[in-house]
This record gives sequence, structure tokens and C-alpha cells, in this order.
Amino acid sequence: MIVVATTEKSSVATGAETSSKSETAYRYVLERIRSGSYGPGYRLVLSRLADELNMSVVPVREAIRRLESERLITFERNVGATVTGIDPTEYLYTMQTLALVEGYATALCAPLLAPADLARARDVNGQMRVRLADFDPRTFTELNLAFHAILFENCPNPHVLDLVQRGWNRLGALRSSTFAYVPGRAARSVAEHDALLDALAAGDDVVEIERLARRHRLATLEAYLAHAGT
Amino acid sequence: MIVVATTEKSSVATGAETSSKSETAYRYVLERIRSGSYGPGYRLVLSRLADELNMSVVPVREAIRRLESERLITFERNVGATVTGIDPTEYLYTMQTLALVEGYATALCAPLLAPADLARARDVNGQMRVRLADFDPRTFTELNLAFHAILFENCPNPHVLDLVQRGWNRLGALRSSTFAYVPGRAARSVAEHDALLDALAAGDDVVEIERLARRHRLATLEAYLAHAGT
DNA sequence: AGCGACGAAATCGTATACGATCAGTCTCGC
DNA sequence: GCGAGACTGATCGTATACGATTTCGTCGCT
Repeated sequence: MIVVATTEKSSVATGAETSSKSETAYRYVLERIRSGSYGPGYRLVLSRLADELNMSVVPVREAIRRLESERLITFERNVGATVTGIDPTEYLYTMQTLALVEGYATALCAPLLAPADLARARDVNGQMRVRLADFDPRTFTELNLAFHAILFENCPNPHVLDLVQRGWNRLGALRSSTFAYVPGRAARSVAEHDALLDALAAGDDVVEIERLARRHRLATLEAYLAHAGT
Repeated sequence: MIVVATTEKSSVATGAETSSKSETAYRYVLERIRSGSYGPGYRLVLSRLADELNMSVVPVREAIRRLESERLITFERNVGATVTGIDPTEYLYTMQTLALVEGYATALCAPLLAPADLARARDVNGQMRVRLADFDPRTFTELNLAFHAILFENCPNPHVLDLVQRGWNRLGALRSSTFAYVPGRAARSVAEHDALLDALAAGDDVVEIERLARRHRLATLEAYLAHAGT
């Protein structure tokens, strides 16, 4: 699992992590959603979760509401909580927004990238290229996240980075669905990564970098839309 | 008060609004923060709020945590909740992010704007110009929000609109602070509005629209940075 | 007078309890 | 046989209670 920006408060690695129970519940459910164990539509029963985690419903409730505000959970009064579904419209909203924030984040980070960082990113992209042969959406997605995570490592704006992270979490929820895979998209994605790395290495204008990075994400969306249209 | 996008679930105006207590608490505190009654650093005591609203601490807690995830409240374990402060760095993060999402939202909405909408926006901008004489930051800010709210009325991506709304809420918290006002900025802001309206009326490319709208917000940030630098 | 340690008050974190609301089912009448 | 209404079980929403932690004032010591 690759994690770029945790939403935790203390970024200091003091060791003694005093996380509250609600924090524990939050991470527990988030990880399940990210990994796909809790797929779209999965029903979350507060009391059951509370039992599972050896805590009462109050902290669980808090965690669920937090996930709700990140659009990962849909919570209906007196009905229950389910992992948010993924109709095409929501997919479009999410991908558009992600394209926006990823593009900007890439541009913000571009001037801060050392050659060594670019080399690591190239290496990851190389691994992706190798995996094109025996394609597995899950590992491919992980590598894709790793690739962009390298570019965002020194992001000077944590708010933007947080939005990127939320978008990724949201996509994680629908990773294993039919939306995730469009034939031929993976190979083009690898090629676009190379183009982006070339532009970064050449020290291109940040406007151009942002355009490239945004289009990279939008291309996936458009590929899906075209695929769904046929 | 101008509200563009409520975060409510039911956008249907069925009339019978069955809002939970936690929802009530959320709106109560949010409105206080937006309006400036609860300024940066204001201390929120859960039990006191609960008394004020005739409810127990549990729903209040929920509301506070929700506001925390929107960066409006800072909540520290066993210490308490305070309205999030506004150091220059946070201001930069917020304004950068807002420039990003406002710019994109403007571009998304541009093709959907009718001449009548532009006329209304011009009217609001006219009111702003009039108020330049006897400048009042509070009403000026409200008019500014109204101006952009008109442009965003038919926004096709609610996620982006939500991010804009969150940014505005966050700025509301620091409206009455020294950060909000930089001499001469208001007049330039009105001029930029006109330029943006001209571009919209001319049917300019969405890329250009986005660039203009983004720069409009960034200009405020840069004016502040320059002002603070002296 | 300044500084450190102790104690009490305030506040948060969570458990438990109970009322409210909804979905599904079962029965009764047509 | 089929539909309407009531009932039951499940689940959520909130109140209350209590333990844990921090903060702040006070007292004693140097």
C-alpha cells in the first residue's frame, strides 16, 4: 500500500501514537474501502463495526461521518451507511476534480524535483511497462499511485495534496469495478508518464506541466466514456 | 447572506425539513464562523454549545468533527476545539486552492451562461464599483461572493462547487481580520471582474477563461503577500 | 520574589441505555 | 388469490454517566 499524505494531525514520528478509538475506526474502514474489501454498496452496520473493533458505537459513528464528508460513505437517516456507489456521473465528477488537483499538484511540485526523484519515477514507470504483459489492475493501480506519489513528495501545498489523496481514496472504492479497466488504456498511460517525465526533466513551463498532468487523468476519463458509449 | 451550494443531502424542496440535531449544530456553528461572530482562535466548549442548543454533547461533537474535516475547526485531544487560525501560510494554502477550484468552476460554467446571467453579474459588479467610495469590507465581500455565485449557478460538477464553497467558508472565518484588506485591491478586483465578463461575453476559450479567473484570485493573494512584505 | 510541585476544576473520550424510525413480514379481509 | 394494514425486528439518534487527561491556580520552598 502506498500512502502519500496521511490526514493525521501529528506528522512527527514521535513513536508513541496515541490514536483515539474513533481514529482507529476511521483508518480501519478507510483501509477496507481503499483495498476494495468493502466494495460499492457494502452495508456498514454501526453496532456490528463497534463489536468488530471492541468499542462502542459512538466513536464508530464519528468515523463514519468523517468518511461521509469525504464522499466515501453514504449515510441515510435511520436507514444505514453504505459505501458510496459509483454511477457514471459520480465517476465523471471525481475524475474531473482529480484531474484538476493532480494537474496543479504536479505543477507545484515540478520545480522541486531532483534528478534522483525523476529517476525513481522512471523506474516505477518501467515496472508498469513490464506488467503490461500480464496485466493485473490491482498491482497496476498501486504502481500508478506510487509513480504520482513520488512526484508529489515535496508538495508545497498540503491542502492540494489532501484533495489528491481524497480523490485517490475515492477511486480506490471503485478500483475492482468495471469502471477501472478500459482496454488499451494502461499502455497509453505508461506512455503519458514518459512524456510527463520528459517535460519535467526538460524543465518545461509549469503551465505546460499542469496541462500534461491534467490531460493524463482526463484521458482515462475520456477513454472510459468512449468505451461506455459503444 | 449568499449561499450557492449547500452541503445538504436533499436538494429537493419538499418543505418538511427533518434535520437532525447534529445537522442543526453544524449549521449553527458554520454560520457563526462564516459571519465572523466566532473569529479565529475562538474557543468552542462542547458542553457549553450543547446547552446553548438544548441538546447533548454527542451531536455537537459530530458537528465539530465535521467542521474539523473542512479545516474550519481545530480539535485537539483533551484540550478542546477552536476556530482554525489564519497564519500567512494557511492563508496561502487556502487562496491557492481556491484560485484553482474557482478558476476551473468558472471555466466549466462559462458555456452555460446566458446573456441574462452576465447582465446580472455586471449589475452586481456595478454595485461593487459604487461601494468603492465608502468601502466596507463586509458588504464588499458579500457582493463579491454574489458575483461569483451567479457565474457558478449552473455548475455541472457539484464536487468542484463544493470545494469552492468550502474555500469561501474558510475565508469567511478570516474576513474581519487584517488579512482580508489590502489597500487598492478592491478597485482592481472590480476591474478584473469586468475583464472576466468581457471574456465570457466574447465566448473566449475555456482555457483563457480559467486562466483569467484563477489569476483574479491569485492577484488578491499576491497583493497581500506584497503588502505583508513591506 | 521567583520557581517548582501539588491539587482541584474543567473538559474531553467513550460506554451504556433508551426512544424513534424504518424495512420486511405476517395476517386479515375482499 | 391479492392487496392493505398492523406488527416485529433491526438500526439509527440522542441523553446520561463516568473515567481519563489536561489546565490552571495555589502553596511551599529556595
